Amino acid sequence: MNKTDLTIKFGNRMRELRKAKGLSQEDFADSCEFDRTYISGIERGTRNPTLKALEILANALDVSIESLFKGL
Amino acid sequence: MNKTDLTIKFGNRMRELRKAKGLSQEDFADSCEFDRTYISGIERGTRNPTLKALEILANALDVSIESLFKGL
DNA sequence: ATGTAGACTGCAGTCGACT
DNA sequence: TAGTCGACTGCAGTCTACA
Repeated sequence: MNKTDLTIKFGNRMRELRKAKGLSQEDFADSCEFDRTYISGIERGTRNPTLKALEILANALDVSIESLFKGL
Repeated sequence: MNKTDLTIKFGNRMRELRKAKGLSQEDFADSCEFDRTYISGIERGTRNPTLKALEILANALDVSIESLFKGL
């Protein structure tokens, strides 16, 4: 828990980008080598990923870290 | 420890931005309400800050999170 | 396919002290 | 002023299981 404005916006952005790639949370989690429940938590804004995690997520989404934050 | 390419580049970027504001690590740490030794670790690439921490750091540097990652 | 809960290990972030 | 160390608490990230 302990959502913030940022974690929620970031989660929404992640979800958009994942769906744009046509992936389920499970498939996306596999491609990141993250746990599925962790991806779920990030998208719902209940998790607070680290810099290294952001890098992995951005890579799996084929975007730069910078563009992960565009419009946030 | 356990530096990565990203944590080092990010640390260098942070240091540039801090110096551009003419702040010591200590003054900057105070303005973020982070510990001075933590800022030191981030700048040297030995720390792995979270999304919420990045937001606080970006705010204290008067830049967007997005621009924190420009050119990384 | 997704959300959530509970339990676990390692590390994020704090603090005091010394160089 | 900045780096580093050691010790601490809380949470990042994993995993199993159920709705």
